[in-house]
Amino acid sequence: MEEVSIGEFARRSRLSVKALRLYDELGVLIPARVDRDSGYRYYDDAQLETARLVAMLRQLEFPLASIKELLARDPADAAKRIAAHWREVESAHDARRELADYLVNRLSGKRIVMHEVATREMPERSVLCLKRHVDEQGAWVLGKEFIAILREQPLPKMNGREGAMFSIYWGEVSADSDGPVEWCKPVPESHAKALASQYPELSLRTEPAHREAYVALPNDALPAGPGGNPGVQWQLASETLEAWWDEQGINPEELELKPEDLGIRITYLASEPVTKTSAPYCDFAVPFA
Amino acid sequence: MEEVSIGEFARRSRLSVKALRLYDELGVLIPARVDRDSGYRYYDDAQLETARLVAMLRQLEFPLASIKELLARDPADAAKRIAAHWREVESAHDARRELADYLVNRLSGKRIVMHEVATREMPERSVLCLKRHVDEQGAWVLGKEFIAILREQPLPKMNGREGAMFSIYWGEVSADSDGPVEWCKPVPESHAKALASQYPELSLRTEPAHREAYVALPNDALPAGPGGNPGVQWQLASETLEAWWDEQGINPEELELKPEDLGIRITYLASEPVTKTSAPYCDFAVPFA
DNA sequence: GCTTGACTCTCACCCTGGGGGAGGTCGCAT
DNA sequence: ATGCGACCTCCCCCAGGGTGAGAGTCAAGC
Repeated sequence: MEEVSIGEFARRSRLSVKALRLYDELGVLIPARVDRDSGYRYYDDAQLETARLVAMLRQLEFPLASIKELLARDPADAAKRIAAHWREVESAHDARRELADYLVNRLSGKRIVMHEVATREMPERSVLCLKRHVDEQGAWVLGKEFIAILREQPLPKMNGREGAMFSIYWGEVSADSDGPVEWCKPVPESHAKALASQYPELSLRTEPAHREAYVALPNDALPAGPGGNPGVQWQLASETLEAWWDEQGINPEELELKPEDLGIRITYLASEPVTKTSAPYCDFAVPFA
Repeated sequence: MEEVSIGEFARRSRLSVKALRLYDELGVLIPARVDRDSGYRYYDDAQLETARLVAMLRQLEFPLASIKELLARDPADAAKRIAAHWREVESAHDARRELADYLVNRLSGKRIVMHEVATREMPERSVLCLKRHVDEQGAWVLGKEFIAILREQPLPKMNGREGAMFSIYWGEVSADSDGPVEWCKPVPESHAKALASQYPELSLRTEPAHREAYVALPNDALPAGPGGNPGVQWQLASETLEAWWDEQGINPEELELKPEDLGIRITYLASEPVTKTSAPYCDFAVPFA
């Protein structure tokens, strides 16, 4: 049980003296003894292991507050936390990789071709809905919740696009700004009221008839689960549609119904929970009339 | 060519008003017009594309100064820069992934077993050396340089461990602290002087006889090239050796020759430039007598 | 016991990339 | 005239330190 000065401890732990003083102040790594008179910090040899752990966690970009909390837990629990954190980091990294690839391709002139824009007439439909203010991650959680609720009871079959589940982004939804997101499943009008009473969590409304422009999305454009984000494919889809408005001589701002008021719709042609590998088809649509 | 206010522009570009004002101040994205009287910023519609590019580059964690520089280049050039930056991010991410795996395993109790510690007697040898103060990345660059120099002329064959190229880390070498690093290639004493005159860049010295403790390193412990870092395997090797000192009842600090004074040696049993896939064997050794 | 030099202390300011709010202006609608 | 929303500048705040000033401390050598 040897006592070492802060400088010596800094060298052995590969942390800076400044960092050690900060960690003391924040209660992350408190010296074994602090001299009352001089204020000198003395560290115990046994604290080296902790210090090295802190250094590693900092390399993994854990905030100091989390590190403090981790050190208070037992190691197995801490390991779980770290693994969970790392999964989040990986998924964020994947999203950024996609963005980097997209940017490099676009700037070096290789325009990425997305599926063509087409329009379709959507008839008036009765839809069962779950709507909430959520952020980007919450949108996906909400979708899982919605699908879980729907699976409690069998629904009358409605195949094809008209019966496909979809979600509507009514406002700006990003990592730090909430917006209303609505998940919808069309049901035959004849069964609508009966079904609505079976699902107290869901509301029933009528989706008005409209025309919408859409592009097909590749499967990897789906959010990657909690921590995932729509990624660059949505950006690309928006750009594609904007270019199409221009080409068609349509100015979205002059329309009777602005796209902003109508919301972006993501349609999933699937009856099961949707994942990157299981989704047979999904598209990105904006109503415009 | 429509002029929009900062709030409108913020909404369209998905940047915050605060961020836009900052970008103006730093010269990253300057409004098309600033009203002299009111100080109001007005943005050109054509600036939207730039703004969205800035937003994406920020998502990739480019510093604003780099973004400013990138915007001044032509797109193809910018694309190259982004690709290069991204490769660095990927390699840093790989290193952190390794660290995360190691930490999770260690904390959940699964001790990773490294190859056993052994000792060997190293005889006195003549070595051709290249020594320089470098940081972590520089160490690897230096090694490539060393190998390039050696390949200019054929060397008398010396096979096995006694002839193997090795590097010595004479001091603390990390990403932000330089230390002297030396690359060495043993040569037969009979040829030493003749060879030394053929390689003016290299110096000739005698490596004293000593005993060293060593552990084999898996190939993926090698630095991953420029931007790579020794990673957690070196940490693990140090820990393994420390545990071994304890077990043997050897206190490194009591030794006549302290390991710190002798330097960590990495031996590469290869005659070609060493990469993760090409290295047949390498080990991590610390002299102790 | 005294000096010297290395070490340490606190305090205060710098960095990036913004967020939050105070207090003042500007233009428009009523 | 008055309210309101959007805008302005200015200042302080965050993490996670780095850097330096000015003062106090420790240990070794003489």
